[in-house]
Amino acid sequence: MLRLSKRVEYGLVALQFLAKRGQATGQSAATVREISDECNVPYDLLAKIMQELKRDGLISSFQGVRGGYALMMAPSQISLTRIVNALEKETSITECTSTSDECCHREGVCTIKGPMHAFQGAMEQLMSSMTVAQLL
Amino acid sequence: MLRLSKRVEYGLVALQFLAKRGQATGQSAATVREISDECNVPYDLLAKIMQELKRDGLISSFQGVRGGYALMMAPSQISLTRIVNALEKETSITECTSTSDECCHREGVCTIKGPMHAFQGAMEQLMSSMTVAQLL
DNA sequence: ACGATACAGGACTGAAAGAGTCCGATTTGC
DNA sequence: GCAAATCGGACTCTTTCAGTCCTGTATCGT
Repeated sequence: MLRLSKRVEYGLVALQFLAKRGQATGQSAATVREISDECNVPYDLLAKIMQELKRDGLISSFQGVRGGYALMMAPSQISLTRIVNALEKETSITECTSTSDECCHREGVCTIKGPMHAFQGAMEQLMSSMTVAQLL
Repeated sequence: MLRLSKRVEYGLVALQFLAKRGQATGQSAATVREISDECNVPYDLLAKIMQELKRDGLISSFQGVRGGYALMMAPSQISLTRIVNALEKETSITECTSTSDECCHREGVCTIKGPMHAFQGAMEQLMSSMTVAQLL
């Protein structure tokens, strides 16, 4: 459907929330519960997303009471490409442009592979130009 | 998954096929069977796709024996946006940017709607710049 | 020490979309 | 009339996605 997954959408909302808090207080830390409540996003799902963002190094976590998550970098440094890569396994626009798969089933006959690679590059460039800073 | 559907992929392949034939012979007409066989694309599915492309005015059809499909415009005039619009119901990158839906469930609280609209516009511009002519 | 709070992470369900198939109807050239 | 082709509905199967549930682990405050 050519749509961003809810995971990415919620990830954007959460990162925006952290960035806003950082703007206001200098400290961007917040708990999943806070973000979930204020942004109206399902708690359990968001918890998973935050874990993945942490694994990718976009945010850091603090365990225990008074714990939470905080940004690891400036909002202007967090691109949409980065978020998508953190939250989605497959990021290629077609099977043909995937690095893991063996192109499409039209192997050797795939006549759109080249142009699709070019398009994929343009898409990635576009997504790289969009950052969390633009959500503030 | 942010991936073009197979429908769009096959549509591109088919339009490319017609365009190539037009380049070679001056006449771009071809049957579904021809395209299906030569491009290694499932016949029944492609048949549906061609019907939709016709409904959208991208190609014309000729019924009966010696029938088939032919391009209705120059390959350089057929953009990816046009193809996607013809073959997919929903084209918005998020729920928030959809015209039909009532934004997302975070109504009134959706903090990313504005920026997402801007991004959607950039995406559409990118897709408009890619045409069938670039597949030749 | 203990309990409340918060992250860590696996397993599971239900709904929706996608890809592909099958079947029948209609049109038309030879 | 027959064969080849577009039309078009209905259907199945698989995969992905969103969301939930449950258990474990860390840590702060009292």
